[in-house]
Amino acid sequence: MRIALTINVRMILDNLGRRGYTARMAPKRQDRLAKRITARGRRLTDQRLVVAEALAACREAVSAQELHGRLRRGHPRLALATVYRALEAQVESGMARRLERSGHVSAYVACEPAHHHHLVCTRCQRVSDVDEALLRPLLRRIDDRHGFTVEHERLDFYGLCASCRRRAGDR
Amino acid sequence: MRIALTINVRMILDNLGRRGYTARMAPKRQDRLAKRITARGRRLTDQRLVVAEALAACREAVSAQELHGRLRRGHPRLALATVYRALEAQVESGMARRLERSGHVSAYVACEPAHHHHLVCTRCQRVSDVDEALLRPLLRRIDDRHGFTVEHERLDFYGLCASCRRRAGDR
DNA sequence: CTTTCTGCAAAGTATTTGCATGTTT
DNA sequence: AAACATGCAAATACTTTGCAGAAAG
Repeated sequence: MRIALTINVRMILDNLGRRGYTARMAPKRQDRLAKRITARGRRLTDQRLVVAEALAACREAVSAQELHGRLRRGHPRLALATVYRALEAQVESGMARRLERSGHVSAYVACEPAHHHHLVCTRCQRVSDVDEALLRPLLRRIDDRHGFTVEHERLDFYGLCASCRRRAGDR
Repeated sequence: MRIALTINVRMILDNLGRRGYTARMAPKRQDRLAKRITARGRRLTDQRLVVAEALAACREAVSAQELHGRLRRGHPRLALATVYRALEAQVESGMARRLERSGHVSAYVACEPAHHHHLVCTRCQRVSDVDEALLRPLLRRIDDRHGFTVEHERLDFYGLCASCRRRAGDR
């Protein structure tokens, strides 16, 4: 960032906006993103915000390469390596999750803080979150049945989302 | 296979044993593996059997590279590409599953035919299967709550297995 | 005999890293 | 000013493929 010597997050964000650095997101949401980026002592940079915004804007999972491809148009100097690093940082701070994909490529999806499990529509490719409350009973049953204490889990469900199902004549 | 012109699975398997091609597995189990390998019209080869045995023998997830590393000692001519192809074939016939791993490497674990979800111990790295019956209620709740019809899912639970938990002083 | 598989080597991709330089705190 | 992040290019994986010869059905 060249112009501002920065005073606070809001100022930075305003600057990004003025300089054409993606600022399509509602300011409030942008603030929230920025806070989450900086949460673990990480620094707020143009690049990280842009990547985080772009990922959050995606309804489906994307790979680092795809994201870079989409962003390079608006941000020709954004390096692929930076996208990788930014996504990895997001995963570490719980803002995103990594999914496996067919061709051995990993893909990322943005997470809501408490939502870490996904419903992936095999028709429209859209990803939505599973209501976490539904899982609690399962975790308890796993403990009862297997004596296994779940610390974290990775759940991805693939199938027909509500709207595709409707469109498909309710199956 | 050079010696036998092949008459039946059992003969082939015996040959493998005689020629030093890994045959540590109980014959019955080997038969079962062989049947699953050939299930979809695929052919039974030394390599596929060796890879399948090795994977089945692993209590934890391994990558294609690791497996190749372990096997090359006993089978110096086994090509890495063959291991990849063999594992992929196993995944396709439902004998194995692919898991994601930290370093963007995919790892594989052997599956029991009907068990496709895993409990991965974060301490001893051992993998066991989740009792599928526990999942049914969850799938129903997902449909109720989200209108999403699950076709298939990928569930990996990470945490403390029963024996590590015991050893760790019952948590 | 036909079809499928293997090994090898050669691509192709994907991902990570070193380092000089630029930015955020 | 100190700590950290970026870009670039180079180095590393990791995975897939083409092809000729070998093996299975």
